[in-house]
Amino acid sequence: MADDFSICMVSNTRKAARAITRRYDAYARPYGITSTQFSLLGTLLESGEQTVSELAGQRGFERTTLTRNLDRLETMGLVGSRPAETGNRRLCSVTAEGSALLDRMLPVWRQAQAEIRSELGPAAFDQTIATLKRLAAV
Amino acid sequence: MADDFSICMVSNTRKAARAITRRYDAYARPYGITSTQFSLLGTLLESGEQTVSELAGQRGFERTTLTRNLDRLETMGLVGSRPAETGNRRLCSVTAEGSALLDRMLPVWRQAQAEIRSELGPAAFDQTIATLKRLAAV
DNA sequence: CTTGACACTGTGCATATACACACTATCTAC
DNA sequence: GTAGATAGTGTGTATATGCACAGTGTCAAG
Repeated sequence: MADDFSICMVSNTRKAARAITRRYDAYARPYGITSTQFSLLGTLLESGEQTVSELAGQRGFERTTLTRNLDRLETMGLVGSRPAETGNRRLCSVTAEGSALLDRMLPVWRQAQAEIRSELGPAAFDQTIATLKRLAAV
Repeated sequence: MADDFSICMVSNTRKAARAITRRYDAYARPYGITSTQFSLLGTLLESGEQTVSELAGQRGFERTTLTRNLDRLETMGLVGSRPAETGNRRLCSVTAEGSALLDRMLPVWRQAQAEIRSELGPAAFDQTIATLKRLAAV
């Protein structure tokens, strides 16, 4: 056991995710949703109506994870879905209520982003986003 | 909604964590544990006997999350715990069985690390680890 | 010595995640 | 047209995560 777990990629990645998630969740909590739900809503609004599989591929979710995340958002009335005219596809989109919630939450999202940008420094912030995208793609 | 969620820090961090976790979990699965459990075992072995709170602080876990993670490892026989002589503390340590499992798993951990190092490039790998540590510390 | 402050711990509940498996719809080859 | 291939979907089960809340042990102030 002469190895150095301080450079373990999975351990460091998950630790960072826990820290960032706790922070964004605290911002989102007053609005009754989690940061995962918020970013999922935002993605879905930008992309427009999409199937579960399309969204899963785009966001790097396991498909069945997304099924249940979307179920919750649908129960909350923030997302709607309908069967496609053809095939066995479920088309999901943000409801008016979901869109309105996103609008209300934008200021705190911008503030959370700005705080971390300020703490890391603007260049390091952009560099970090790029690094995370590379990690998600390996 | 003119904002760009592609630079959302929490969304990118979690996406990266999902991708890396899936990969390390696949490596660890034949050994009957998850990558989270593996890195927790490794950390605990390196640090020696520790209380739940100490370990939580060191690894950036919410304390109650760690309580249950340690419970599972204890049920598996990989971790042991005992009450401290004084106070209401639970002292945890890796069992012989846990240490032996770590030894058996080290080659695949090194391979997983080496693969990502190769895909990112050695310099980018080190840079990424440093970036993740900064993220966990903000 | 008891009361209150403090530190450490665990539980109830909810969301997040993913693998294994099963179901449904379409289309193509025969 | 029927069988198999293919693509899309959902469910069972398990781990991971964290907040709100409650319990336990120690010690100092009175």
